[in-house]
Amino acid sequence: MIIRTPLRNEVYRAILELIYRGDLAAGARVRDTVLASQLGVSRTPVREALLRLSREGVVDADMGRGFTVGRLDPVEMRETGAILSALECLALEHCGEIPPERLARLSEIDGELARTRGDVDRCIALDEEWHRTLLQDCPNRRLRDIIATLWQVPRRYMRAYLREAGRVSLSTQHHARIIEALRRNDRATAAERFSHHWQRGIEELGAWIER
Amino acid sequence: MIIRTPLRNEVYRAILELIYRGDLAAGARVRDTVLASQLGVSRTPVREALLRLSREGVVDADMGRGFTVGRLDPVEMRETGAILSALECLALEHCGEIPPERLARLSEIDGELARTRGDVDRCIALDEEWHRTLLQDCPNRRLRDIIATLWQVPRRYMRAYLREAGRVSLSTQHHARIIEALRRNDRATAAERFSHHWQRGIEELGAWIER
DNA sequence: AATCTGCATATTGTATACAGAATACTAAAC
DNA sequence: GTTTAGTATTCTGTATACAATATGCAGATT
Repeated sequence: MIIRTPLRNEVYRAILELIYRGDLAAGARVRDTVLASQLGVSRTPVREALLRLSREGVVDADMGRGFTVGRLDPVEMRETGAILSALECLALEHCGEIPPERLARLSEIDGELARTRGDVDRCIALDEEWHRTLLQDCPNRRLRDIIATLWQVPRRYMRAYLREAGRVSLSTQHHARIIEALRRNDRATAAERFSHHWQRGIEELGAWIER
Repeated sequence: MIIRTPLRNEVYRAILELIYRGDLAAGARVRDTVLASQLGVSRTPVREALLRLSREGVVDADMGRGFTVGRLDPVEMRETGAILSALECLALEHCGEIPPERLARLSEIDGELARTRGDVDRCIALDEEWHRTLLQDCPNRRLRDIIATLWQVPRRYMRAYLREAGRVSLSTQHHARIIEALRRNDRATAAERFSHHWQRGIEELGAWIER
């Protein structure tokens, strides 16, 4: 069974990549024509991808003025962070008991994260993989989907933060304590620590953005 | 200051209206060309609206096979309901103290809801307005936006339910008890009752869908 | 009769065209 | 020298065109 995938999806990923790499800086105007020729496709799939990104809060769309990359705004970060925190906690509740091999994998990722210094991209990828792995057993597909979508936002802030501030805390210790609670199947404590972990992260990023 | 609004937004609302009215039944294939000529616009804004609706879970998009109206699926309803419940509770927490005039307005809507029997559309509109009014003071704009988007899903189920089953419970009593707690500024109790209200509603709809 | 094959048609995904609005540019007026 | 009016250009939003794929049907085949 050969699967065909719409161009707009490829373009969507490509644009995100351009934003993460910094080729499209925050606040920069995005001209669909130049993107189209850069990517070797027509304007149509580019605009479809940009429209989706605008719904996801990565890009702003102003009528008659086209698209701009969203600026880094502490308010937006805190708002999205609060939502993601709540939703990931909800997902954790729905997970049921986390199987041991998953917990092992989480520790493994966490260890790798602790060892990885300097490589910002890898750090973020590992941190996200940790979260994804943790919530992998959540049966609520739509919840996982919304969480994945919302992650677009904090990812940009983390990238900027880690790049510029050089900090790579992202607290592997927090992760470890959450895993510890899950090992005892103490869901309430795990959820509480998870929520706390989010709050700390948001606060750290927020304080940095506000200089 | 005259505001221009993109055609895709008008088309978006128009398509939702067609779905709610039943002109586009669940599972029905949606041909962008016929919609375009019906609405008197070109395919482009129609497809943009359909793409958005597919991201919101109202419509399915299969590569090469175009769009179909999403079928009513109890799993999807429960999944979305669980998310909305959590997010609306979160929003309520962020609201701060609800001003008295808002509480008065909530009672007013609730009273009107109790009086309105038979008119399904009006019932749903009032129920939604009740929720919107309750969360109106939530300062997290993005949270309010996500909630509004997610509402697209249960709204369809409620419409089908009220239409077919004739029930118009939607529990104005629950509403009243939530308001009562808010009057005492007992946020914890209000949140708990709110969550309970959601669970009941989801359960009622879910049981009905499963026949 | 039921299933398969090839053709005609319809529909999709993407590309291009076009009209109007926004921006950039030029040059005159103060 | 700065501002401003007018024009040229660019760019956006929407419409249309096009190529490829999916759908439906008539006739052939078992």
